[in-house]
Amino acid sequence: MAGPPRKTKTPDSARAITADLVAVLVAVTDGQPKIMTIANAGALPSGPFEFKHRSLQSGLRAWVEAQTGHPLGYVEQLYTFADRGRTGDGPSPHSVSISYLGLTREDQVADGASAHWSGWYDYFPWEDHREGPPSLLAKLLTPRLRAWAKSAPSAALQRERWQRAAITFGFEDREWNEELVLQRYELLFEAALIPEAVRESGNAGTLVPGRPMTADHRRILATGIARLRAKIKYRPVVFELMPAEFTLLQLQRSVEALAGRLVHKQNFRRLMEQQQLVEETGAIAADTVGRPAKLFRFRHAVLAERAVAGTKLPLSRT
Amino acid sequence: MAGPPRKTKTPDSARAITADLVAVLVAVTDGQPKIMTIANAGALPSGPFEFKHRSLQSGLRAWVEAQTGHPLGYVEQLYTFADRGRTGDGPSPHSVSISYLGLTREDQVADGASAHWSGWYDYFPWEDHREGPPSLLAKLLTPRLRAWAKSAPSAALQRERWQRAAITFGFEDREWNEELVLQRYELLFEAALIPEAVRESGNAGTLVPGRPMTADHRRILATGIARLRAKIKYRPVVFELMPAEFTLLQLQRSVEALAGRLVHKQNFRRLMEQQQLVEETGAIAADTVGRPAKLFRFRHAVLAERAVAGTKLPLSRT
DNA sequence: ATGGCTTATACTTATCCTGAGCATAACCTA
DNA sequence: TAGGTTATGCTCAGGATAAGTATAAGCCAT
Repeated sequence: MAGPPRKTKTPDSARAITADLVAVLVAVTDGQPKIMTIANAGALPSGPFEFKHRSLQSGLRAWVEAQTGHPLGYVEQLYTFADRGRTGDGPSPHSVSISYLGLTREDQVADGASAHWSGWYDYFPWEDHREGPPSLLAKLLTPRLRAWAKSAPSAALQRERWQRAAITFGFEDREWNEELVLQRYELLFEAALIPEAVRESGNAGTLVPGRPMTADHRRILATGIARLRAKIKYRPVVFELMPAEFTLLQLQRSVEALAGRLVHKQNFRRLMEQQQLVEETGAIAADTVGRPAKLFRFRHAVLAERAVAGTKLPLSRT
Repeated sequence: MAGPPRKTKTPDSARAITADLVAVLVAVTDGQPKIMTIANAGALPSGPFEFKHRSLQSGLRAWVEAQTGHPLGYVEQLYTFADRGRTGDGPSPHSVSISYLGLTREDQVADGASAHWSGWYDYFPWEDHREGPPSLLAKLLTPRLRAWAKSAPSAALQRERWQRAAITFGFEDREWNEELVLQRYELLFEAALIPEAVRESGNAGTLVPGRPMTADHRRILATGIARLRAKIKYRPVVFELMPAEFTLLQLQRSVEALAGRLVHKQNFRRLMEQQQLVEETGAIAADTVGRPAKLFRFRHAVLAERAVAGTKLPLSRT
């Protein structure tokens, strides 16, 4: 973007680009968060954007529904990235990638194409704190990030690098903040600790575990995970990932799978009740260990009743 | 988007499009929220996207800084819209509009071009509730929305329309939710109560006050306002709109200008203190009515100290 | 200089929300 | 029937919030 605010008269052919849609499709199965992948789990589903549909959103929805054979519950736009020419394409047309987050259920996929579901923690092993901080954090990430910080040219820069690492990864008894998925990925990228970062330079030194993806798909995935982890806290979107009936523990496990950390059982249940997000179906879960649990369903009515907002300002009544 | 997930071999020329950047630039002056406009206050600043810069964001930043002559504090991407061909362009190239939200200060603008600052409530007069619900809500909007609801073909649809209106506009002693800016705009659009909606059909019946904009710029503006109103509640972004030193009341007035409603003075001040977002400069405000207030400055350190997140899950400590 | 106006700032109170833990219930299996 | 497992009810303390009262510190007109 440059030049005067009004449209310039540059011929359209000179500024022609292409647009791709990239989808982060999420499901939770057996307490594990999954994403839909192609290319042998090395890429997110993507395709050229076509102007057949009324909007980008409906275009994505149609495509996903054709793929999975069932209506896509929730879709939201994530981010638009600019790619400065593809690898090996030379100076050919540039492109933008418009990415989306979509929530589905795995069991309804009519897998015809090369699509698979992959666990999202395969790509971000340091993000799963459900059984405490993963050991690779202390064993690998901490020392390597410290080394990276130390390698900065000035003392001030060294401190700044280490502080950023400490904040995003929760070092030095800071709290782990599960929402900082993207910041953590970008820090590791900057520290050249992941394959995508050293792909061109070929400077593969000591890397960090975690499956890579083509282009910047892992960055897009990180964006999607971060968005979803933030969203489940103030919008009832988890239910898009649940079957029609579920127990409160199943619901809790799904939330924990997404957040990557455990929640307090009794308090979680109290929250669900007081927000009236669920209602009993009357049925009882069968074939379980321990005391059988009541089955619940999502109260779709809440979507119509309230416009669920979060006030954090001390608004006055007058 | 259609076809197989892998890239199709459609020649790039066949799917070439153009991309534009559109900016929602916000400032607050004298307690009034302003946006930068061009074309006699009828459009948001926009221009063709060029691939000179590393990212979309840096491209926008460079452009805005050239325009306003001062560094742009905060920038975030808003949304990417697809336009199905321009008005009068016929079947010529399609385009996408990538929109951004940016926060600045008005007084630093080196106005050379045709840019102006316009009050954002000129475009959305129903959004300003600082002096109570604006009278046009009860006088104009309510009856017209009711008429629109009544005009639905079936009784069920009528109920549904009215309920949506009631929720988004806070009718029937529902709470006013200042974050639903976009939903309200889209409802009015759907009800054909605003110029943009009847532009093509020419079916200009009873419209509603509020200055229109070209294309879907007012929709983009609504998106930006909604985003900002939500953001000020959990990220310290108001400070980007403030001078270096300010009184707590000035800060409060800015928040109120954005939120479109009043906040409780004493509680607001307590919030600021306990979150340690500001610190006293030692100086005292001069030339004021009433008791002089202490001057404060934003503690930039907080950005480095914490990663300000909001937990709303009952996380467990173990 | 004084009373009245305006804004700043301190303090109080009741209520609600949250984190955490204890206790009991209901099922299964050995 | 004891012991494991999950479900569910209840309590309790501390902190955050909403709302209001009270006092301080300037200015201005009289």
